[in-house]
Amino acid sequence: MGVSDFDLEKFLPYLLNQAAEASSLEFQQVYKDRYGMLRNEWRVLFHLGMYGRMTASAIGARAGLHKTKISRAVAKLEARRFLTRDRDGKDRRVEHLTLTPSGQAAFADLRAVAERYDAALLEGLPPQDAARLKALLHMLARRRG
Amino acid sequence: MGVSDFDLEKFLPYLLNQAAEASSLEFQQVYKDRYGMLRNEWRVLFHLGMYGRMTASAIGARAGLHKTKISRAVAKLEARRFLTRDRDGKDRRVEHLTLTPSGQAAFADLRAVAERYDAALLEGLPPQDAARLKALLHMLARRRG
DNA sequence: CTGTAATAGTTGGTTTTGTAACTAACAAGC
DNA sequence: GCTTGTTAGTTACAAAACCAACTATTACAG
Repeated sequence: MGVSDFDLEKFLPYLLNQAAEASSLEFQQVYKDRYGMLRNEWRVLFHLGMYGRMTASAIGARAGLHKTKISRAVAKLEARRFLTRDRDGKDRRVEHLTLTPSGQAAFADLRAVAERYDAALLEGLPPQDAARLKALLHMLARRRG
Repeated sequence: MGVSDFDLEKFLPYLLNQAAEASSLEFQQVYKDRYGMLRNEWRVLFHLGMYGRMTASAIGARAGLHKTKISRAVAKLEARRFLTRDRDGKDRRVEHLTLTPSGQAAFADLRAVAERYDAALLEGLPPQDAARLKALLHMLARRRG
């Protein structure tokens, strides 16, 4: 074909950005309004709530977050008494992070909201399609290069 | 089920963000390195290249960008002589934006890259699946409330 | 040991973004 | 024609992101 029918709206990175932004908005409002959290704080909270005691680097590796983001998110969560740190005995550079009871409560609350929200986003979509969509997104997310 | 198998990696907004970030990275590098552009500048450039002479608000409405973002992107693109503005004769609040020849050249270059990049991202995926994916993302992007 | 490199995490300074207030121009009611 | 409201676009200030340099600790080579 001589003329391309390429359009920004068909460009995958653009579509992904638009979809990500739109679908994050509402949920973002919840953790922001209810707990004054930022996205990275919510992510750190989630990881600790989900997988228990972890180090900052472990969270970073799993979530694909840079260590400065983790560092600042942890500081905020600590100030809000949602987590505590303790130094590793063997390697004193490392600190282990654990949610406090109120951190766990916040996590439980937000996770429930997230779960319902996720279902609402996919409402009306056949379960197979939803699974396929998530698998494709997972593939795109893992891609490097 | 008593225990939920909910996981951050299955949470649609998270997945979308990860996929969007991963898939934007490489292309972002191109317009950044080659033309020193930011994402919003690329978007404005794209709209003008694709649809010709437009006003800032028209771009904002189509791209879902806030007017301050447009304003700043336009200022940058103008400074780089990628576009020119001219006031509307009838309504002197409005300004029409047009790409200069070098703006058009940058657009042509970047569009070609984007097109190839998009194809590479979807490589190996049956065309039907790719179309379905894009349609779903479009739906999620349009969703409000 | 000692010097060099690597890793965990923090901090500082610059960009970018977000939000809200602002100017300028038009529109409509009276 | 004035007042009030609306729209186009800009600007100012605060919040957040980004990147690079930093401290402290461990690892490892000679």
